[in-house]
Amino acid sequence: MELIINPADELPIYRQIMRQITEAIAVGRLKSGEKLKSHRDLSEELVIAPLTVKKAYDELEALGFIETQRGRGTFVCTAPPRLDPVEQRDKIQQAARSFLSQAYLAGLRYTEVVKILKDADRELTAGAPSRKEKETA
Amino acid sequence: MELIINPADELPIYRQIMRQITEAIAVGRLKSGEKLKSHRDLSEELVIAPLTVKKAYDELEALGFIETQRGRGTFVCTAPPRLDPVEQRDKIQQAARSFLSQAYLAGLRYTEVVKILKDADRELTAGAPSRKEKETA
Amino acid sequence: MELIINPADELPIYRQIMRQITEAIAVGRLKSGEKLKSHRDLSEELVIAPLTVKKAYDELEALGFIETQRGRGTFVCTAPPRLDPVEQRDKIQQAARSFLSQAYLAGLRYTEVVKILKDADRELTAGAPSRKEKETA
Amino acid sequence: MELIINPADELPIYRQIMRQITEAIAVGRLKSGEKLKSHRDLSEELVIAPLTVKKAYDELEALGFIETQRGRGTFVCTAPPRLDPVEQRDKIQQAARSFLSQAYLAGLRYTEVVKILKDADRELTAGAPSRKEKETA
DNA sequence: GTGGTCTAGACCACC
DNA sequence: GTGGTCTAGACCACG
Repeated sequence: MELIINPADELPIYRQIMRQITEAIAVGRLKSGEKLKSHRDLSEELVIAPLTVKKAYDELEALGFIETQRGRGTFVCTAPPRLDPVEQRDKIQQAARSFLSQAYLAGLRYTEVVKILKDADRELTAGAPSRKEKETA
Repeated sequence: MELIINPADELPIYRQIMRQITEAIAVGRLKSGEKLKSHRDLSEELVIAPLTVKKAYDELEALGFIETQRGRGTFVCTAPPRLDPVEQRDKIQQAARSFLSQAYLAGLRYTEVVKILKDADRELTAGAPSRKEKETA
Repeated sequence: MELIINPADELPIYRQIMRQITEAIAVGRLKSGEKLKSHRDLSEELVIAPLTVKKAYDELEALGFIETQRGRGTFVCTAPPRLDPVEQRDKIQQAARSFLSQAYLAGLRYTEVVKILKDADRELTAGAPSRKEKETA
Repeated sequence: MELIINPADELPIYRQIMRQITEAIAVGRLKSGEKLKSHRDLSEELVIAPLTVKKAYDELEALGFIETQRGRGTFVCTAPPRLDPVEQRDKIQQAARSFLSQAYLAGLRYTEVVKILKDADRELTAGAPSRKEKETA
């Protein structure tokens, strides 16, 4: 699990960490129960302050993605968190609009966008355990 | 050109303005050469400080989306900014991966994501020149 | 005497006009006693407000570059204005620093800058009546 | 890095700051990666509003000269912005013509202009890495 | 009326 | 301590 952080990015560093970990979980690159690096090791590896990594872990734990076991380490939760479905839906729709607009600004047409999305799906799912269909609940 | 701002949103107000304007340009709802509201008028309309709107306009100008003519107003640029096509493509692909991951985290399947994207396209394209008729629902 | 104005330029339009006229005088492209276009004609030609051209002419007259003769028109003065030599010198030196810095930022070296300056001199002086050496006074 | 601002100058304060910083970068007095003063400290030092300094920093960042890292500070970029070389050349040549015209208006001759340019170079290069020794006079 | 600049504060998030 | 955002004014220059 390699992370890439960019100190100049407008997204805070702890958010960059959170995003990459949740994406890895979403896609199956990080599996349920898998152990994460300690926040101290990770901070050394990324050359950032330990508190910054800890903040990311704390927030991820508060959101239900990971859990810490005193003395043993930090692990990916078995049960992925379920947020408010309505709110969730709104955020996804907004993300879709943003993504589309960005693509349109680049001069792409709708069919091309779909193609890119399909490629991204293939790339993300590659190497990951074949996802099981989940209820949209 | 109606804007909606949400002071509670984590996205800064001036960014919300920028996003909506660039999306409107991307989609053709704002046409080349079209005049924007003065930053004072818009600030009154949105009930926010004039400087906040001005900051949005300033950044959009720095990015090449709009241009101002002292004493006359602010206008949509005729030549939208063009980045390096390769770099452009990379950013879009990265955005696609982020979008997909977010959707998967919410428990959606690929086919559902495509459906959401199609809806977003319809919504964005509504009101734009070459639009397909649909109820604004 | 063709003028080029750019409404999007950060330099005010009336200043753009002033600059081009004074440069033309400096270089001999506009000769002493020569008649300028009326401010109304020029404003039509440039597609700008007559008041804007008039402001440029007024300022140029106040500075001593041109003079208007009621009912006859506007003419280039025979005696070029002499500003405070010290202040003048300071401004030139500041302009030299700015020009040099700009060139250095572009990656040029000093000798290349001098070469460009020589070319510019040739280009400016070409077609103009050979300038007579003036006392620096 | 000492800055001098003149509130009476027609050039806005934030532009004066920008000019001096870009000149320092151009000439090597500010090196890649070097940390700038915080905009608050600098504003105190210059006895101006913090927002004024911040505006200068923001514009310099938009132009690619410096970059900020939240919580850490503002730094000179390692890769200075590179424009289209041809376009670049055009701008420099135009600047050369402007500079020359201004000097000629002041009654200077070409050889005098070159002398002033040489002095400006010495002054700019003073304090920079590969400088030639001279009295700061 | 339009944008351009500046002030003197304030609160928040990040490291 | 650092930058990020926002406010509510003010004065000026331009067209």
